[in-house]
Amino acid sequence: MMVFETSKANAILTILQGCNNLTRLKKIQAHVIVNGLQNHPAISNSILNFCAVSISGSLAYAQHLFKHIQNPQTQAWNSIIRGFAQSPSPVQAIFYYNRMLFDPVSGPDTFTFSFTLKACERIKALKKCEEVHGSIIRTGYERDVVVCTGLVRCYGGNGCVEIARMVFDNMPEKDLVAWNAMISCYSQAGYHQEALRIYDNMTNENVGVDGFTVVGLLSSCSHVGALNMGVKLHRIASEKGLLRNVFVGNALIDMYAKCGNLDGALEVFNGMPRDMFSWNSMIVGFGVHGFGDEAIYFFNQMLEAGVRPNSIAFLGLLCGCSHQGLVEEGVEFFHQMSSKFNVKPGIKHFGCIVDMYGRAGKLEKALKIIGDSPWQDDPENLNCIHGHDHSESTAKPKSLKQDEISNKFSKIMYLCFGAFLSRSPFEFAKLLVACWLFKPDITVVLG
DNA sequence: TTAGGGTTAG
Repeated sequence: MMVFETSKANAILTILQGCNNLTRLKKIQAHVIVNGLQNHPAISNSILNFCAVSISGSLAYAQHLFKHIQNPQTQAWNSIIRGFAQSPSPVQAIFYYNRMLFDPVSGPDTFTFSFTLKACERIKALKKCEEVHGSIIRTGYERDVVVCTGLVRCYGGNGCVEIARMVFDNMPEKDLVAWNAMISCYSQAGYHQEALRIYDNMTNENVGVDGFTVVGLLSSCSHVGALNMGVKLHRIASEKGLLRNVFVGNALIDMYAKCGNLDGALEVFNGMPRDMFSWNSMIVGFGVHGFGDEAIYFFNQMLEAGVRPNSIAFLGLLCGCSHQGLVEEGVEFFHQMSSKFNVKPGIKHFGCIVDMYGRAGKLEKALKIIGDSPWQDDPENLNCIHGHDHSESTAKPKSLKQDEISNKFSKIMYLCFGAFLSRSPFEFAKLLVACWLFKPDITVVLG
């Protein structure tokens, strides 16, 4: 067994705790080597952990250090797994976990499982999650509240809501974080009633409520239009002093806006610190309710506050312009998106403009926008225009020919709808005939 | 002795 000089080791550990950059760390490391402490477990772990986890560290350097550790202990494995789990390439964390399983000396512990599950959650590795779950049961860690919360999140994030619930139900003790994980699992999977029901269970169990609980529940309220519950959560947030929490504030704005209570949204907005989400929620909230002028007002205020607009801000803005009939303004913003703000218009932005022209009775222009869009031949185009984005759907596509036909048919139908809205009987009649004849090239009809 | 959680998209 190696004997280290305790006073020197402690002194170096203290210095390491205060270290905040890689250059300084390398200097300390030289000092460690001079004093023969490079194999001191706490010191080598501390150095490795800093490189792997700290923002000012370096995962590449951590990998280099790890390679030179002769018999890495569990803590060293954990550092490298944790570092990769939170890095842009979480899959590397899984590689290290797999390698660790062949280590005859250092086995996984609660920390290993926790970090590995995080990586599985981030890369949506359901199979690996199930495998890790098996190891958790075999090694007797299935009673650990943090590990189980990781499992709930990982299964939930992979769409296995029922398994997540099973893990949750089998937890011997559930703390507030575990309950919150179950709420957000339901909420993100679209099981909003179940998410709201969890709140009743929490009340019975007396686990309390924090900002995470409120945000998860409010998100579900927004989706199902549960204004009463939203107002109740607003009161709870106020009682708990959570109204200056920007996440809570944003979730409240969104809830009030989605439930149609724009005054409520404005009141929350006026009393909180703001970020990009807050501005976007106001712009989208007013925009979708047809208040184009207000959407433009908040957009300009956002620019004045120095917040850069993203694609969602423009979506709300264009939607507001479309619903209020602000055609010139809408077109101007649509052009400014890329020319002034460097935001590439997506399929939904094109859909807004088509909708705007359609409502204004400018059907040729609407058709031209479809023709000029990068998705003119994309079967998903019309889905977007009708407000359903299936771009991430995993459903099998129909045959191309069938898509092509239904796409063009839908285009005509859509324009028909626009003509109907704009009370242009002639256009409407012309397009109805087109539908009836089912001409594939509708430009002939309109030209 | 190194852990787990949150919001916006017609």
